[in-house]
Amino acid sequence: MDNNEIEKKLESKNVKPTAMRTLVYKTLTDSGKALSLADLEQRFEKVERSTIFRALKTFEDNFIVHSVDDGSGSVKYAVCDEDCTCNIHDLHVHFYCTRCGRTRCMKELPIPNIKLPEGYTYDNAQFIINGVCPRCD
Amino acid sequence: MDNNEIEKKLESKNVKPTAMRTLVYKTLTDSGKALSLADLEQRFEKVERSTIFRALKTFEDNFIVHSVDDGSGSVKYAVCDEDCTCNIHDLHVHFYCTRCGRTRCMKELPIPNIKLPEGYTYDNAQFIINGVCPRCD
DNA sequence: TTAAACTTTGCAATAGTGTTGCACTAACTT
DNA sequence: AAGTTAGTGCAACACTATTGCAAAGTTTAA
Ligand SMILES: [Mn+2]
Ligand SMILES: [Mn+2]
Ligand SMILES: [Zn+2]
Ligand SMILES: [Zn+2]
Repeated sequence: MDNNEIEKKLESKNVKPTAMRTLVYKTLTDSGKALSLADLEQRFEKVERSTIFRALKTFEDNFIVHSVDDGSGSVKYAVCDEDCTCNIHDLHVHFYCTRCGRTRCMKELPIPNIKLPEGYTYDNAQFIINGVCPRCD
Repeated sequence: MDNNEIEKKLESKNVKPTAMRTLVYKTLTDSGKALSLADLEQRFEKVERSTIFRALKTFEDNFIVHSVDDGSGSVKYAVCDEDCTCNIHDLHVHFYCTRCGRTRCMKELPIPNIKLPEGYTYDNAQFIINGVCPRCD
């Protein structure tokens, strides 16, 4: 994805496309998997952890990325679909490969609708499947 | 649950029922919800974090408790059912209340069976629902 | 065009969780 | 009773996440 497209994208979500943000977004979208703060930090030596952290938070607040707690000990971030508002209808299963540590959005697998007992409300959900991915098998 | 029962329980799972372990187990089972290491630590001032930690690991290794990563930042632990071997058939949904922070096993809601794309294996899963519990509503 | 106002970034510090090595003590074995 | 094994407490450490503050950059409005 080229920088121009990315800038448009961020602007369309009311986020000013600074150099850092563009870089973070580009890295996330190009990687094709979910990345942690530490993953991102490694990929560009020079940039401060806190800057990346704040870029991610800004993205998350504006439905540009969503976070996944895959149980690996660090939260990962993945780009949202175009029209995502991070609500129940946008939720999907995430797959965590216990061999390579890759976490992938399974956008083709929406989180199944569960009927909760009386009295519980349902705001959000995480459904993480652990196993071995095709690459590692 | 009285200490005698707990000791029987632990022995039946090949874990020597020390004073600390019995205490940890009792606290977990009496609380009726999932507790974190920090939660447990608080409940008994005197006992070392690492001792509780190791008790929990031992329990987990022996299918006495299972852990839940509810996204709150600390892993929680809950007692397993009698015949649990912590495999796919024992997996159930967990509910995390965003108001009170309580995490509850929903043993009545098994994790739905998902058909993964070709090439993925399925070893384990976590399905966490976030919302508001009846107490807090 | 320049000064004021606001936003973003870098740095340093901090809190919290999880984890381990090591020495001491308790329990079990012979 | 002496030797061996298992459990506990303490201290240290690694790592993630998060924040205050000051410097740098950008935008706005005189
Ligand atoms: Mn995703
Ligand atoms: Mn449970
Ligand atoms: Zn893999
Ligand atoms: Zn609640």
